Amino acid sequence: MSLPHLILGLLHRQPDSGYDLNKRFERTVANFWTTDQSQIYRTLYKLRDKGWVKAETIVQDDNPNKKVYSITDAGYQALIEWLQTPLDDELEIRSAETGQIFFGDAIGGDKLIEVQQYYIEQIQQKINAYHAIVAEFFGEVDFNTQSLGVLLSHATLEYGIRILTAEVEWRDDLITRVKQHQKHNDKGENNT
Amino acid sequence: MSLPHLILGLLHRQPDSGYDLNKRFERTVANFWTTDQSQIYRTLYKLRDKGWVKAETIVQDDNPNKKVYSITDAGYQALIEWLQTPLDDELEIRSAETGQIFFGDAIGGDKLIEVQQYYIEQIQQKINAYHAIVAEFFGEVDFNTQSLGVLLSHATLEYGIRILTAEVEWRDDLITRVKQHQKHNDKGENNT
DNA sequence: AATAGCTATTTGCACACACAAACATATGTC
DNA sequence: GACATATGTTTGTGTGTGCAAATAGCTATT
Repeated sequence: MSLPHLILGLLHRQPDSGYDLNKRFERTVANFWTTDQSQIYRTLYKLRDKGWVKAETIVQDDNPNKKVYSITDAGYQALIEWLQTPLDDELEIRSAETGQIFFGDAIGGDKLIEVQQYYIEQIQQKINAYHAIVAEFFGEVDFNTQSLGVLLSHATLEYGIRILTAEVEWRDDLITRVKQHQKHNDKGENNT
Repeated sequence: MSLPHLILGLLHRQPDSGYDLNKRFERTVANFWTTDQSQIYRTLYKLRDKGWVKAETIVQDDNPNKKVYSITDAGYQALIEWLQTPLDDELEIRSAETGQIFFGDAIGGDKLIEVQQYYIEQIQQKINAYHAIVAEFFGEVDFNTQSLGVLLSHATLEYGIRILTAEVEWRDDLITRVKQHQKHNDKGENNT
């Protein structure tokens, strides 16, 4: 349950309505956390009940009225508390995809390689997308002249690139090893 | 919802009772997927309802009776189908820990480094644990003379090591960058 | 016979979450 | 007036899931 604190993080930077918060979430946090609009709203209610955010209704002429949420002192305390607390569950690897490999002998090497090549392509696209974002927003930046926040935003993108690159490399190696295994064991017979 | 297929994978290798399946799961699949005993049982019921596994009651003298589940033809089809289907959701990164960095400027560089160093220690321990398993089970193995399954079991452990190593390296770099950022911007003042 | 411990299965419960849909207000267009 | 579209909020609902506990049979120890 990290969503409450991720929302606090956004509201700490800037108050927002649920609607705008959702859009801001999609542009930033969505790079490392998934949610949907209904969860944003429901979490805002919880945060309000806890006294971590407060809402103010803004009357608008050109659009429907909205409730703008902003972080409270208690909310800020909760945020920095969370930021300083290691998340135990984050150390768990939860990857069904690994299971496809673990049990992959059931479909044989050729099929396995096929699936893995598809994954490699997909992951590579994600890496490229991250690279594009980095180039667009941080291309010419000298981080020493920027705030810590800018450096950290860049670092989280780098994180994605690093992890995904490691995934691709591992899969490449895996394919190589499976092929070598096949070469060694095939004396002409064909596996379906 | 990958648990059903992971259980199918285990039952494909060998029929088992829920109790023994759970223990086997903990020794193997738990390296990349978490669950608990109650989920194992509940999933077995679902699989039985779908006709993917069948149960046989075994009467025991020295222990309580048990129901041994084995995979059916339909279950086997479902398994190999799953193994050949790329999992879209697996491409999503879901890491609250990244959020702690993304919003980390709220606590300042020193605190951030502290938390990251803790993570590095924890991750390093996990890496060591994986290395120990690899050494114990695959230390002297020539994979060319082994089945594909053995190669793949080893590969999944390697996967964990690779990803976790990338995480450590990235965190090391991050700490270096934050320190450099501090050195550049500190003209003697102290941040709390 | 009381207790503890292992084998073995089942149920209760609360929570996070995803997906969808409903509802409401304003603008613009045909 | 009808319709689509953007802004904005709320609710319904099923499902996966984790944690805990209840139930039960068998063995072993004191």
